[in-house]
Amino acid sequence: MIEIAIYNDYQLGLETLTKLIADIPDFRVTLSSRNIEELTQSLKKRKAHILVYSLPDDSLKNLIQISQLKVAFPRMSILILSQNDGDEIIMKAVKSGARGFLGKDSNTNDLKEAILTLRNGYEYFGNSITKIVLNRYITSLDTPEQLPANEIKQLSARQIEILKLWGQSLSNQEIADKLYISVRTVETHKNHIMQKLNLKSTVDMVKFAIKNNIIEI
Amino acid sequence: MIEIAIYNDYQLGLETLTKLIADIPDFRVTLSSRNIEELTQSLKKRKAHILVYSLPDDSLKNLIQISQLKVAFPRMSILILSQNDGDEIIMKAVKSGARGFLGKDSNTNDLKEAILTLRNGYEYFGNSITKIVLNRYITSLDTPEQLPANEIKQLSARQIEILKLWGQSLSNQEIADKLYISVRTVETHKNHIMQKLNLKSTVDMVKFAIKNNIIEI
DNA sequence: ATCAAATTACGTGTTTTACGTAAGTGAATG
DNA sequence: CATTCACTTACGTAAAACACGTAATTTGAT
Repeated sequence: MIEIAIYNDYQLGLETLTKLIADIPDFRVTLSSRNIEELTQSLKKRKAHILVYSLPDDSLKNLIQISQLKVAFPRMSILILSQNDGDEIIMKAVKSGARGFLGKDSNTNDLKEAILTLRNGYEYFGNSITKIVLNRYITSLDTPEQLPANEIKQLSARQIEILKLWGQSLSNQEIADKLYISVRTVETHKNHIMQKLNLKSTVDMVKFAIKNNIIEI
Repeated sequence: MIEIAIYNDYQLGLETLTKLIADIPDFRVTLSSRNIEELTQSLKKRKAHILVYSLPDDSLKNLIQISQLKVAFPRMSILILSQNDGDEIIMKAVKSGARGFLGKDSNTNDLKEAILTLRNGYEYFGNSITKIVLNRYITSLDTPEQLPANEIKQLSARQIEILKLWGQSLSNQEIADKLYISVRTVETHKNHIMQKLNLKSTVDMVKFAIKNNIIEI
């Protein structure tokens, strides 16, 4: 049984999508929401395996939300549905951490397949899309940066929380007080973050946090 | 006597502009260059009161250069000449630290007046432009951030140098070794930066450096 | 039920930051 | 020419943060 959360800011779209997915065997819709705040809160209580996220036509700021969801719920895969499937939007979706993308020509069967693919730990970007992603990815490899078999590891919610507070210029002591934990624990969290991400200095940690929309510049 | 440096990447433009300004009484052109690197080096040896900077039509990265010149030579006022005088470009020029702007309709008299105005410590943005700047400025005031009569102070070249190295994740000791100074001095420089800019934490210092193109994210 | 990761926390030694003080240099100004 | 002001250099002392190791408990996933 695959547990699925659905986001769509358009009520009718949300309803039809929910019904569609709920009717597929082995798929269970555990959450459907039109509101990101609500979605986030509910996800904290009940995790989902997959988030199906309908991208409104306009929006770019939604991709920031996706980044944030991605860091908050690292084990959840995000599948984006979008009417607009231009190169730009797909690349941005990939960058913000989506693991799948379904363009305007996708059908129900594609949706089902995408969810299953994500559930098995793979990415899903429709056939025509794959080559775009691949091309750009290969291009990006030309840049001679060392990435020594080093996957981008994900932070835990708590780690992100600490990073966020620290990024707002709070001292370790202030963070500790706010979260009712020891200063030593705050330090430990920060140490873990640095180890996990293989960062050399706190400066790098700030940069990481900015790049990943964890703190505001 | 006002000492003026001129930048224009177009040779013919540089020559005519230089000649024009040099012919104005009390104005002395001490430097004219088509190359930013050369300009920066020469300015280190001989400071100018005013830099007249001709903005190429296309360029946005030039505005980054202006930011950098501004921090490197805080006492020098930068006057921008630009064929393109849309809202966008003006606002960016202001943000990058230019103290004056002359659009496509300006004449020689305006140029002279602008230079004199800057020399007296004021800003010069042609009449039609002033209201744009003002409007946006007022809008920005709506954001309830505390700015307690606190002007944005400029860093010295040395301070920027330290900030830049530190922003590349070097430790104080490494910076000290690189610059052949004591660790204590590096610390002092950083303290001065924090005091001058009224920053609460090193996190803020990183943010400042990023915002001002001193370090790369 | 079991195994991995997350959260909590301490010990110890080094580095950085906070804040004050201070000498020497150079540019600006009256 | 004297004065003033910012800049660069540097030290002293105490507090805070960081590096690195260890470890008990809890939570999650399979």
